[in-house]
Amino acid sequence: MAEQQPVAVLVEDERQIRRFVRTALEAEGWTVHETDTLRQGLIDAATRKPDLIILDLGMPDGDGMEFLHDLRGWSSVPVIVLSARVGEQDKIGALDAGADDYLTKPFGVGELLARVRAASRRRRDMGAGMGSIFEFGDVRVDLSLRTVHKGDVPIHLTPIEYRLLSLLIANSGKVLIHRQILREVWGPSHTDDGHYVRVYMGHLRQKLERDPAQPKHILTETAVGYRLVQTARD
Amino acid sequence: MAEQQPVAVLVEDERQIRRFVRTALEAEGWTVHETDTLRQGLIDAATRKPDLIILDLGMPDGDGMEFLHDLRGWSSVPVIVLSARVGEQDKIGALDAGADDYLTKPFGVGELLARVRAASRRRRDMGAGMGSIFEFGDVRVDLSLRTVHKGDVPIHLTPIEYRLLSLLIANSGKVLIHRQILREVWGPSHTDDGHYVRVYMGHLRQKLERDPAQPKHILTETAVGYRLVQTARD
DNA sequence: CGCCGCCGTAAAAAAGGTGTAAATGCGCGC
DNA sequence: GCGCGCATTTACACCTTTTTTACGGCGGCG
Repeated sequence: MAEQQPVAVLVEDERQIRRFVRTALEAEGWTVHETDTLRQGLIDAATRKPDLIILDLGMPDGDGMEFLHDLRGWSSVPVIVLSARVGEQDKIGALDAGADDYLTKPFGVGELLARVRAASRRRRDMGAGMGSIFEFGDVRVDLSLRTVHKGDVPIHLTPIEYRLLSLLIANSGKVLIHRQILREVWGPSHTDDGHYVRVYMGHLRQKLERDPAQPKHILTETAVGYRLVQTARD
Repeated sequence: MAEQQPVAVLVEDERQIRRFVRTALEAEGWTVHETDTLRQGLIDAATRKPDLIILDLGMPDGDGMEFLHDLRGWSSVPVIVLSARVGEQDKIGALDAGADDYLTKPFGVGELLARVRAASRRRRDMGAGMGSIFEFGDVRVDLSLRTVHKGDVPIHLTPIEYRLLSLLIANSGKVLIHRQILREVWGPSHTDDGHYVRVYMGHLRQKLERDPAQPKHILTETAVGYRLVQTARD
């Protein structure tokens, strides 16, 4: 699943600062749209559906405060204000006009990015994407939730059973040698206790195979090891 | 909806600054709870249901950064950090630990209040109608009001019980390892006191499960940890 | 066939993790 | 100071998981 790149609109007239901010944001995975006029900034804010706006208050073509007031009429996107003015009244004005944060120039990249992260952290609330899911037969394994379903009944696996299954999945299709399995699941000190593997493979088949006596996915390679195959082929 | 007086928790050890901030906030209609230790601050954050936390990073009884990390495990209340440290690394650290804003001393009342207004405006924007309600079985948890109902009888949870429940909700469906639970709820120093978890899981089950002896939602994964599942499934 | 290595299943014993209640101690409000 | 709620700690019965043991089947090979 592709992670969507977040979008920022950068309203700033000084070319140097534009470059500076753009580079920093892009390094953190943002897509940046630059503008050097407030007028165009409002248009971008409306059309680009940004996740963040960075606004220089001291634009030559108008009043940044008015921009904020305008914007807040129809959008609640986070806005971080940059400004050369250090006066308290300027900060109060901008924040009350709807800015989320106020940075005075000069500022460091690190702080800017930290404030950007703080602002966008608040924004993204849910949307916790699904983790990686592995399937074979009618069995579904969600590796991030650590759940196993057969059809739609949840299957409970003990820690060792689950580790063994994870190992099989990680090497899906490939043969796993007895010794390798023992080392990965039980640790390097038990590489000779060959019984364990047979017992636990039995458990997994019992719980996951349609007919545990005729396994279609958890196959044994006699005298070699075991193999998990995703597509039943019989 | 009746306009309620908003509540702030102020964690600050210097008496002078406490007075200063309290006066300013009260003039704007806030109810302020003061604390001069981080420990008590966390308790207040859990019990007072504040709309805002103002935190001095330089508290004598511990690490403010740890406070933030702790808090963020179970609460998304806005936090404004006050600090005498002007270094960029300090700001970055605090913001990334979950702070919403960072003010360096000395600061003006006006700016503080403007940043307070900005922070709580954001909260209103998002909190309105947002799904801060989590349900499982016949239990409803309102994370913004910090209330829990079973059916329609209100359930009282102690601070630790609530934090534990919040943690489960934040990781709904996923397994929480014992260590992780202990670190998030009791702090990094108690990662070995495994009893706590069992006792408090018991409390939650007692209060929330239909049959505490046969839990359907607060499940234990033996030798691994615990898991909250929303959809009861035998 | 009879032996033997390898495998699958079942069920015991051993180890270790869990649920619950109840005692203890601490801080806070009255 | 007293009572109360909460966090902490302890103790013990119970349950799950792991390990161990036992037994029977399958197939190759002399």
